[in-house]
Amino acid sequence: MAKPKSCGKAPEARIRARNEAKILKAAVALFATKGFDGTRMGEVAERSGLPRANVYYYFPTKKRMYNAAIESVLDGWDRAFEHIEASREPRQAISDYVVAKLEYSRKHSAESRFFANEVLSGAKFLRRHNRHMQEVTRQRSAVVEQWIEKGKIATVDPHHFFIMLWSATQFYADFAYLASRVLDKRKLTSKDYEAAAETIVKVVLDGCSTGTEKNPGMDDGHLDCLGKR
Amino acid sequence: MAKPKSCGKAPEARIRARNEAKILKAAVALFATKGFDGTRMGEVAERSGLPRANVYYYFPTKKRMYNAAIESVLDGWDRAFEHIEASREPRQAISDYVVAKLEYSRKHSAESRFFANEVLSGAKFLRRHNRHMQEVTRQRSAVVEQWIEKGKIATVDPHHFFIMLWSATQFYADFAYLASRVLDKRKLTSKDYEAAAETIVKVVLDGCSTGTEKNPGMDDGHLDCLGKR
DNA sequence: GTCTATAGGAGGATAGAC
DNA sequence: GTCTATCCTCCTATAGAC
Repeated sequence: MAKPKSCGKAPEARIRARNEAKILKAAVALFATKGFDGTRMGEVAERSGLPRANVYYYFPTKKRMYNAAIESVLDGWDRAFEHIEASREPRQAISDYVVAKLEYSRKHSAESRFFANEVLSGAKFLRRHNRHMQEVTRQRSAVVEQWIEKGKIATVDPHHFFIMLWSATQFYADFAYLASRVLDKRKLTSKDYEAAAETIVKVVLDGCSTGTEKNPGMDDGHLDCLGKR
Repeated sequence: MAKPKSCGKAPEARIRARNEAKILKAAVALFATKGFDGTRMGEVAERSGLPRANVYYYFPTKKRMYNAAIESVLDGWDRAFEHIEASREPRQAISDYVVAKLEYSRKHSAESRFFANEVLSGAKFLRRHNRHMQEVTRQRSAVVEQWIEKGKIATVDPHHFFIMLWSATQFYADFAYLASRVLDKRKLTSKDYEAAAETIVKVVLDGCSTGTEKNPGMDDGHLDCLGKR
């Protein structure tokens, strides 16, 4: 998001970087709601404020544009998983993960939905990153497995447990319309996201507790970082 | 699914019903992966085995076809919620719901993904059924509220709790590709769906238990109905 | 009800002036 | 780097014969 200021590069490079960013931002938003086939290059041009031919100058084909968009999103994606580390206490790590992912869903809703649409559409472009995806998810569920072995959380299937965390948080970005129907509001507020985090964390933590460490109210307070902006 | 056999209607009506069903089935599958704008009437025709002009005979415009597809899916959709009834014991009702919804995700993957794509794309067509959606979700979370009041389950936000159930089960249809990456399999088997149901039910039930009724192993056995086909 | 032919218009992509 | 003009394919939708 932070613009790359003049950093010793030639001025043309700055223009290029700025325009490419504009285009990719528009592209992500459109691909998110209309998918690859449904998105028109003309729409991308209009939304990014650049003439059509100029868009083609930076991205010669729609496929290249889509791939560039995928890669620009994948980076931020990985970061959302970083909270799951074996060295941390599971309760805190899981709770932080939920909060961070909900925050991502909210602030980067377009990226989230773009990713969802790509997977829903068969993940034809994402397949290129197969190895990468597998590595990331494998590492994280390995962490959950370690927690179970050490008796820090109850015995649950780490993969499906992980999927529960992922899907619950993802929901608020992908199915924002449904969420607003369920909550009977026109638009979700920070309060709603806090309540979501609280409920998910409570249910999941109690649901995987070993019974020896009932939490003494740590579910409150540390969720406040949500919605402070 | 069951073909409407000769039921006193004129033979033309039977042809119509059969062809419309063929078309809608193809349409749902295509709309699910490519969305409204991304789907071509020609593709629908090809996939349904009928000539293009014939498709236009039954559905004069793409919009009408899309609306018909939405409505054909909504019926089966409502049924998936029926397990949540106040009169039933929460543990059994919730567990049945998870199993039923996972089964639906598996057997009616295209319908599930079509619905998801429509919501992800902004729910422009679904908005027509706003009132209906609201009524269904309101009723179901009211049931959860009653359980809480009666002290049958712990105090959780019923809406977000409901969303957790919904999103976890929905994941296996919408993000089948991701699920197979996480589980490191090329295709999910009935075993995987059973494990998913078991994990979701365990985590959610323990996560919303009041502490006075730890379950005596009822999580096993009754999940067997999954994958028997 | 079924099918051929085609109008009419978008959309992806390119050539080449500035 | 920027922009105009344009090619050509493919798509929605319709007219009308069978």
